[in-house]
Amino acid sequence: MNDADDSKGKRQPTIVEVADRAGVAIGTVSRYLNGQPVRVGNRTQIAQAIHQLGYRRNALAAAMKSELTNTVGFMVPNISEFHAAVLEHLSRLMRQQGRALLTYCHNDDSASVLDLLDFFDSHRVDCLIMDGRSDAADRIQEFVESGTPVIFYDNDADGPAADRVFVENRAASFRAVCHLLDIGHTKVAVLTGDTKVFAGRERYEGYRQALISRGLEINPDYVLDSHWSENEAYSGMLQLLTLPDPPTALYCCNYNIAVGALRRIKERGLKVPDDISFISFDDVPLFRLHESGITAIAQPVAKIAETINSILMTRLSDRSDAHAPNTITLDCDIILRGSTRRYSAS
Amino acid sequence: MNDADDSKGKRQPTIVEVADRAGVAIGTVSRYLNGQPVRVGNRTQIAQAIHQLGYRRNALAAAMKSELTNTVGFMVPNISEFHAAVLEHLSRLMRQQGRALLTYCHNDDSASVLDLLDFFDSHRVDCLIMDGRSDAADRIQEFVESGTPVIFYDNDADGPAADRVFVENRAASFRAVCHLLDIGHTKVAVLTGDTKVFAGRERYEGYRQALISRGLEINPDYVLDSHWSENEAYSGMLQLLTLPDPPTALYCCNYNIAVGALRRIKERGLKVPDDISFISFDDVPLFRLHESGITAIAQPVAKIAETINSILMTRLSDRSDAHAPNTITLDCDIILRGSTRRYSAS
DNA sequence: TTGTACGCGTTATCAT
DNA sequence: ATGATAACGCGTACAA
Repeated sequence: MNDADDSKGKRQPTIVEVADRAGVAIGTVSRYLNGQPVRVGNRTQIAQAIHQLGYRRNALAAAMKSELTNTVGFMVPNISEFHAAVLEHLSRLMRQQGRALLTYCHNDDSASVLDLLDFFDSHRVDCLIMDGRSDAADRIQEFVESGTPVIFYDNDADGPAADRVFVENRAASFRAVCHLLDIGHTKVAVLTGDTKVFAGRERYEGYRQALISRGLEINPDYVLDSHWSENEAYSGMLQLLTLPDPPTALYCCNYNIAVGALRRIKERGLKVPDDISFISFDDVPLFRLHESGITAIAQPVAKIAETINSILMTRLSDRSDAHAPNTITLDCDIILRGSTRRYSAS
Repeated sequence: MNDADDSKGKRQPTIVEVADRAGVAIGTVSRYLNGQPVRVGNRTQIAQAIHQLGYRRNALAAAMKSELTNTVGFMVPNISEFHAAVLEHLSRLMRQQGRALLTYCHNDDSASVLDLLDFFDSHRVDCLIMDGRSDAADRIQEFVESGTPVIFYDNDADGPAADRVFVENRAASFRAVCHLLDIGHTKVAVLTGDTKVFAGRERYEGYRQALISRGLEINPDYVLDSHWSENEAYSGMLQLLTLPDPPTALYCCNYNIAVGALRRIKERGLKVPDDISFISFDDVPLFRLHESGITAIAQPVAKIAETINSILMTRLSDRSDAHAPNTITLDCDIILRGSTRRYSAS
């Protein structure tokens, strides 16, 4: 009761108090804060006042005035190795530019996606970064139309006039499967991601084209949609292994699927690559160590984040220029390890 | 020039426009938005106006008035499997309660930590969630004193009056190492995390006490500080293996360290558990599949996130009650797999 | 260059 | 229950 702070949390000092203490007008302080010229005498007075008061600009109040809030919405289906890595890079880039990054995951639940869009809208984000998805296309398009740039990555979806940053899903898959064919396999199976969405479809297409380019037929028994799910891959793998004529090589369309497949392979007492050759999309540190190493397709996560950031900066710097959306496709590396083995028909 | 929107991004409708269209005062709309009683006739008018205009409340403007911004700062050293999992849970909990989660990682860089604290301060976060660290103790204490609750997790640090959510680092390590001793090992090495910080120290202490409880001496050759680093663990492992009397069992104090150690083990052509028994802190999906499986200590990530959230809600709901900080310590599971093997001295 | 005064979109306090 | 109006903290014309 004897102190100045009435409430528990003592109020933070405002620009007015800084101005008072420095003996200048608030306008002067504001211009000081924004790096505009201020008489050198006042400069030091203000700096001192800010320091003594522990003043820190209220970003919310500032955002209300200027057109930009310096806030970015980031939405991912989950925080897997891949999205986590993108987030790590992105968060660094955003911080360096003084932008707030609002991060959430929607677990592929449409209601959550819509909730989040409302939420981001409420917070007046300057930009929206997310995996492309069709279950909220109209709502996303509203963002674009109201001047909030949207950037899709990882997965595409028709509709919104968003910028897009992807990897060469199809070409990388093509190269990976060609490698299996090159070393003598003809019975190559694939556990695909959800083929109803872009990334899943493209990765499967790479597989298909590889086989076709070698004059091989697609055997439907060898193509199983495991919807990016570890458990479905685990079941699917059982189907593959109990086929009358089981495959000698397997291509897994992401990390989850690879884990499910490996679980089953191990459970059945089979060996990679002796009993089956194995390639996975997505690379993780342990793949290097797994038995003789798992050959994998590595996505350029750092470059993905940088590309997203650079698009964001372009869109935000010249907002009048509503040029058509870009689609940028980045290259992947195929890391050759010991999970594939030459196959000679006996 | 022929349209209403002068700028590119058309301004979002405000509460004033909603009030106009509904034919009521803004106060009424505000109370409608906040769930306070409104005459049923106006209710529908307002609902309709909001719908037609596509109005969405400006969270920033609202935050400027009310004491709370409904914004939470979240800071982690990196987005490893562990922190990613916590983030995934936390982001869901925050969203359900309409809170914005500002996520960043500081990469253990003190300057970044201070930057981020300023940043969060600027954004007037209601609460700060981070790994405990001593390199910004004074600054963190300022948050607490100005009424912003701070919650430490994963790692502790002296100083700030923050709430704390940890796992039983020491006890879990103790149990893990006891397991190694129980199955006959006496030459048990440890690759520790940074023993200058709480988590690293505690995990080492568990190791130490386990040995002491069995009347064994601590062999300094068997204790290497790898500072949570994969590469240091990789080097350290070489030291251990080239010792005149190398250890027969190894305890790794986190996932990174385990990866580094496994790299070296593999490179030297050794086998787990035949040549060396192996236990790691932190569990990841691939540990289950790695050869005969890696025995690991699993942190209760979901419970960690829930506990953090519940503390946050308590602190925020009754802000007047500045009761002393809590420290909550959660149990870990030890997942027994095939990476440990009975040792009989020959 | 500096000071004044207004507006940003809300919420809260009054009367009514 | 409702309407008018004063804040909240900052940026920015505009006038000095």
